[in-house]
Amino acid sequence: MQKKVTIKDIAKELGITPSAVSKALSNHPRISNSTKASVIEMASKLNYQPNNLASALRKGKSNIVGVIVPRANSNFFSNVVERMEEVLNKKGYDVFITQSNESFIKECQNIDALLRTRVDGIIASLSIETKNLGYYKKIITSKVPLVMFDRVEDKLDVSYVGIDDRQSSHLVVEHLADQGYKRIAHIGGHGHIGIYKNRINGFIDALGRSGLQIHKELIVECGLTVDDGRKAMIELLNMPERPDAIYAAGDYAALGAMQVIQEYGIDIPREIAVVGFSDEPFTSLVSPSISTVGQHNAKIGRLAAEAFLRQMEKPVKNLDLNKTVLKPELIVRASSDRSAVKKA
Amino acid sequence: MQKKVTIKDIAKELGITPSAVSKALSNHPRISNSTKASVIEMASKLNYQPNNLASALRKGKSNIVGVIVPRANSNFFSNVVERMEEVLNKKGYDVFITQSNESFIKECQNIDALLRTRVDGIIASLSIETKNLGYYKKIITSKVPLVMFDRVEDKLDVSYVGIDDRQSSHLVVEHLADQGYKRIAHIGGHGHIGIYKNRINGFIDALGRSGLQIHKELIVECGLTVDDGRKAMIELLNMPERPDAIYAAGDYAALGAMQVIQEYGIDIPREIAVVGFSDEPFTSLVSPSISTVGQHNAKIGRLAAEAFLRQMEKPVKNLDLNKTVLKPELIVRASSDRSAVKKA
DNA sequence: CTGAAAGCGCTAACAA
DNA sequence: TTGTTAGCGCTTTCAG
Repeated sequence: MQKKVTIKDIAKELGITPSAVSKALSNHPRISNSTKASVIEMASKLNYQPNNLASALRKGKSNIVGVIVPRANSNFFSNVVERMEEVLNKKGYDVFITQSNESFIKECQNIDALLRTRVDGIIASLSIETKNLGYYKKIITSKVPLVMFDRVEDKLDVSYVGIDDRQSSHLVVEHLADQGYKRIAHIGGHGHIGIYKNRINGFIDALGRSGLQIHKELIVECGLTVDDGRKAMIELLNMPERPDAIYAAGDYAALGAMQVIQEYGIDIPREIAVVGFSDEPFTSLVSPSISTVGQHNAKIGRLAAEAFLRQMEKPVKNLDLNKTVLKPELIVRASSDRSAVKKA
Repeated sequence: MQKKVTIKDIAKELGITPSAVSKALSNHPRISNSTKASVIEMASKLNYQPNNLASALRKGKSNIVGVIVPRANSNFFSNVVERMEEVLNKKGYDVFITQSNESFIKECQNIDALLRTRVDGIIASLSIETKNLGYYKKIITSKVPLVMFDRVEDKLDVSYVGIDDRQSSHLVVEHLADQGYKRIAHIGGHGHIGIYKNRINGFIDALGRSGLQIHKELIVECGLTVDDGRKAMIELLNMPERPDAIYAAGDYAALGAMQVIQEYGIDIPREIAVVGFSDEPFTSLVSPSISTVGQHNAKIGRLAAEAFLRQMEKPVKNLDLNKTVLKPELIVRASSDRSAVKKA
């Protein structure tokens, strides 16, 4: 750390007062261009770094937005955050990312850290483990603007940006039914997270709509890792009557399922189809390529950032906490495309 | 934001002074247990959130460590950061991540943001674009502890943690030579980044050691994305004499190369072997699984965090900026294992 | 064991 | 156009 240059130093050096320097640096209109110039010059000469802590403390505004993601290591979250940064940087905000690693405790720690640091807002997506929303209520109580994206709990009264998960399931099931699959299984996420519940419910709806039978035993909830997908798939294959299509609520789980199917010597997509969720890059790279649901990553990032900005501008009173729900996009690839097989 | 509870409020409520509250909260020894208890109780009752800005300003210490990664969306970086957090959280530091998205400008902005926020230290890995190290020099000038990991520039005089990249190349080439491959190509990263230069040089050494011929035209530098890998591979396959093994300095590039090879109907590993770098999860999941070089992700994270902590403890004078270089680990999988093929 | 007072670096009234 | 002053919330001597 050592001795830092402050506006005092540069004021002394120039024979003016700190406040003049402050104004010059923030380009205050009522300060002469000549002093502005000399201040700026001296600042860079002394290698001056403004102290955000002090200015944030004084102004009651840090210009930092905290983002909480379950795992930074995911294409979806990384894309979302990238776009948030783009939007927020333009408005003078710095973005600091924290990851919960899907751990409830870590998530709480992250929230506390961000709150302590007096970030101007928090944009978050729930960890898998999170059932207790006390910490999010704490954010709201602290009057810190909060925007959730992707994973959320219905009970939480906040701005939200995500995709229509029920409709995602509809798209997937319709597609599979069109291809002639009849016994569709769902490897889903834990139902206490809203998006996974919606995917499950949408799945059940959609089966009905498509005139397919609903077999509760073909719905497996898990953590959606590769390994979870494998385990679920083994379970499904060992049933008296095995499914002919798998709809997984995550691409990693879909991949795990696919591996197991291939290990059993079962042909994809002729005998069993596989559809994943999120459009992780590897889905187009593995063999066969995996059909999946796209989530408009960049758009979610932009909208979440804009939702935060809107809350900042609003007078402190009733802010409209609007939920934005985007249309999902089904990306059909080889793993569920029987028509391509027939041609071949 | 709104009115926040401060230690003043809780002091008033309890009929004591702010300083007593401050001491109670920081568990100062010379304060009675009874007041400590009542302070803590009142604090949680009023939903008190300590103001890090104020305390950091006063103490000259923010207890925040800033991490700069090229892309959060990478298994390697995500694992490294996870372990850093583990180590640093235990010591009372919060970790804030910023990503440069491989952009030089973004990286500079990140550094400024972290410096403004008066983080207690910065742990960083260079973006691909970064050639001008002025901003890192600025960190050093500001006396903020700096630790680099993985990607670094030799000229930078800082603590460093990474693996021995030359040796990685040795391991790979030896392995390929053992398997009888003779015409080995290298799809490398840009040579201005130290680690990629070392991999290239190590590759050239190793060819010599193994008594193989060095063909400069078989060394292609690129950005190491899937697409870069594809392009490089197409180039290599269109040469009059094509290589019989590919050593890529990144797993994504290796995957791209593998796709092209398969599209040309060439058998892996019988006709061409492929080896990647980083042990990204998909390498074990695609078919054939890809041999790769493991980098001890967690260990790098831990060591980098510890290097930072050491710098914090040191008296301000000459700190020993030690470079830690770990032994890489070759992970042999199907894509380069001819012996397995013979057995089959 | 607790209180009083000063100050971290900066900004924002209000004066001049 | 610039200077004066007070204070953001907290910690930290130094007194009591």
